Amino acid sequence: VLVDCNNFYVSCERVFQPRLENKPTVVLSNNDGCVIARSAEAKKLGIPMGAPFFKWKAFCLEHDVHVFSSNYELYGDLSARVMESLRQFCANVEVYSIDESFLWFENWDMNDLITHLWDMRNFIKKSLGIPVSVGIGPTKTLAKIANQLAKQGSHVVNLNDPKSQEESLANFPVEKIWGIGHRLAAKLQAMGIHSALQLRDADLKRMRLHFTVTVERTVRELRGISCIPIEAIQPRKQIISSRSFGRTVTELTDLEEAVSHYAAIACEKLRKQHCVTSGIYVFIQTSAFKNVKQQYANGMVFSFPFPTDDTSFIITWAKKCLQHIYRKGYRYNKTGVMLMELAPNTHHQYDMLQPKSSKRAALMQVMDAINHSFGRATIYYCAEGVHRNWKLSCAHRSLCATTQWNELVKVTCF
DNA sequence: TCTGGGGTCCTAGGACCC
DNA sequence: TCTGGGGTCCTAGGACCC
Repeated sequence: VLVDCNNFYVSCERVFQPRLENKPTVVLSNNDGCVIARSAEAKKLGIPMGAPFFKWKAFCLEHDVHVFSSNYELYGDLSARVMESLRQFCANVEVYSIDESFLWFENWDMNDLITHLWDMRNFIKKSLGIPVSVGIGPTKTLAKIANQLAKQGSHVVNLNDPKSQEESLANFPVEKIWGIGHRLAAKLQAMGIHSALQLRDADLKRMRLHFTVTVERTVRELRGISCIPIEAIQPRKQIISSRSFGRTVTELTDLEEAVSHYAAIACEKLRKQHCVTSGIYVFIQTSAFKNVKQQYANGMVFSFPFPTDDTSFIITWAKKCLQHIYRKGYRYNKTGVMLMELAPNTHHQYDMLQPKSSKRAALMQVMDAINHSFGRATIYYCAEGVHRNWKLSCAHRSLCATTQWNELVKVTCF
């Protein structure tokens, strides 16, 4: 079973602002760049997914579209609550993204299961205010398709029955199948395969010859043969922290602050999943949308002599990488840091020449604990900058109503 | 003026080994 | 004249997902 929250970010904003119900509403990406979530009303107005906001600003004003900057603190917290609710209805839950989970049910009577899932859907709507759609199928790919059909209004769709399955797949375009992106879709269409049914019935050997094993798996999944198992949550294999700047940046000192800041964020995530890293990748780039002549993009990898999760150590090396790739005279719009080759911190490989420092580990623990109790960035490294005039813009951010004491919703009784 | 930020998996080809 | 056969590891790039 695939459970997916409807227009998740918009639904999150509506939880604490009921006046947005039935009103066209959109949520923007970081830096207020693109439209990344749209209410049904906004979709109806024709605002496309991923639309650059500056091109649609006037349109939104004209049509009274409510616009929000991303508030990931709120979305993350509500997501955790939705997932917790799902676990009350199913013992085997795989969280697949911030707004969807796969649920595994075995040996259920189908009518009982459908009743159970309706109860679950109603419970989440009533207790959290988030509407979800539910798709049922014998494989993940079919459950995904069922879920998309459920989004059209029926809320819960079952694709286990072979007869209804055939009809649904015949009307389901190949480019909307999970795992078929626009490039594969174009190739498949050129071969005369336009519907999910046609892909299901395509010759396996021919598919394997023209594509890779991933397409072969998708074909088998459409046939009801499970190839993608439900998995427990895996620790990340890499961690990236990067942002576009609120304005173009030219000076090395500003870039150093930003790189230090993103390194610190990445390290926090690293320690949260109890891992150490053996190398970093630092990159800078100018905007690809600007004058072609003045483009510059570069990155640099540095391998540590031993795995670490020490923020100050990693900041030091991130800055050295940056100094190496920085070129004066360019207008940079983005930088970022990637932590690679992650391993569990229990398998720490010590270095004979590197004195083992429990003091540093204790310092990291205290920093994380303080920031966890008193809010993000209560303490931080000076290297991250204080004024941060490079930081991203977010002009329409809503309140963190579930995670910040000073942003709680106020209720007034008349 | 203005266009996001994360992730994963697969394959071909190069470099190297015996 | 004439130069094998079997492996592994790593990386870049391409494809996909949300």
